[in-house]
Amino acid sequence: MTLSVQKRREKQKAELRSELVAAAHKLVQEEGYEGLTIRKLAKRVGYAPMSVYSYFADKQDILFALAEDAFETLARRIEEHPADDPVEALKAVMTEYAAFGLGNPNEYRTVFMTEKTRLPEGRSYEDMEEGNPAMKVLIKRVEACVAAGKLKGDPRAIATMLWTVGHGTISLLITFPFYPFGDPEAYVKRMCNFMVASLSAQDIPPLTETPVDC
Amino acid sequence: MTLSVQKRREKQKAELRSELVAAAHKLVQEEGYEGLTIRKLAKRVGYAPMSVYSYFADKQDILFALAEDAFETLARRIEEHPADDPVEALKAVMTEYAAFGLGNPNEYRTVFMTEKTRLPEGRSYEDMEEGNPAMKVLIKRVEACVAAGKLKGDPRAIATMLWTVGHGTISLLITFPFYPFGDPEAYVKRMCNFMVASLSAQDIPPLTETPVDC
DNA sequence: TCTCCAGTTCGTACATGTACGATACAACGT
DNA sequence: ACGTTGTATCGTACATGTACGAACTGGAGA
Repeated sequence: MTLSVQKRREKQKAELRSELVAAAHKLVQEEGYEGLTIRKLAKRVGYAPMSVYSYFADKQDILFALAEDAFETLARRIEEHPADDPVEALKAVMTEYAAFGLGNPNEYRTVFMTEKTRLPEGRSYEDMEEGNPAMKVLIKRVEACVAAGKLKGDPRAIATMLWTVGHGTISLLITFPFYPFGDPEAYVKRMCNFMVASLSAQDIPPLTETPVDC
Repeated sequence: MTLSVQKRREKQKAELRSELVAAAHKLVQEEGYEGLTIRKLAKRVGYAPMSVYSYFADKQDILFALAEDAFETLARRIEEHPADDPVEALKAVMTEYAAFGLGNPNEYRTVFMTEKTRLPEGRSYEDMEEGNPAMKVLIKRVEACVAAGKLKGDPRAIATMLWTVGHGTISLLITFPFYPFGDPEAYVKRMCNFMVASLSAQDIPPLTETPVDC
């Protein structure tokens, strides 16, 4: 029965942690992203400020938890998206992803633009794909395109390249809203179309293989 | 003679500002990026902490000043780069840029990955190209490629797309060093080659024109 | 039952960015 | 000469993240 006690402990801890995340979420909704402070959060749940640190390593950790929630919602939204043609399904990933990033710049930033990148306990990238469900969907849809003969090459490499461009696009649109990209959505579409068209014209080698020239 | 007095004032102020930047630079070199604090910086130049705020709006402003210095060095390095073939010259911009970003992740982050994007006084993107000299070189070399018939379309649009991909590449490599991109330089080369090859296969419309499909 | 221990809670303290307002001083108009 | 005004400097104070260690608590072994 020692294990069951352990488990109960863990469950209680997990519950309090989610309570904290929920409170943080509400706080952000009410007072904005920078309105979230440890002291306010602690007061919300009736704890002392330092007690929060029993559940999160630091403030960034809380922001990451919030962002992860948001990214899971994104993944769900992507998967719900109608996907008749595999190429359209792939493009839908990128446009949904972009819409999410532009609509949730704070969450996007905490995941992709901070120095403290948190890979939760495990050190491998496997964990990152686990923590970033959108990436899994992306790879799956790339594989569908490869299977349908619309794309050719290593699916992970293709997905990574798409991710790179998608991230570059979103990230610049977020950071330099005044730069004359034209309509943000149009620019996203442009990059999306450009990438799919260009990728379909080549056989993309896996990431481990170095292209020699340049 | 009122003007000359004004000017002397301004010059003195500018001098003190650069002295602060220099001190900040030394501080960062000696104690690392997070070792730079307002109090330490003030002590270095023999001022009270709050006096720093007569020369910089806030701490970010100091970091931006440091980063701008670094980016000017980058632009100089790029322009010094041998450039016989226009396409090679263009690729050199991207690889130098990437090398800079990977070698100076902190400076890169303060310019491209923070929320407080500072456009110094003017509100137009013209100022941004002024402040980011690397972009000017990029556009110039794209124009050379277009003139040589190696690329086709609107130079600014092509440059912006290259910038987008370059930024995405660097930014992901900085944020997720553990992700299996393979060798960072190889991945940079891959994206660089891919983009130049793909762009040369199309006629790129200006940014204001929306592609219809997707 | 008593002791001990691991883990949770939290009081205190410190470094930091920076808002606010006081002070001092230089240039100017009268 | 004298008040006025703008500006550079800075003392103080506050909010914030968080390090440190004390106090508590609930269960395990003696």
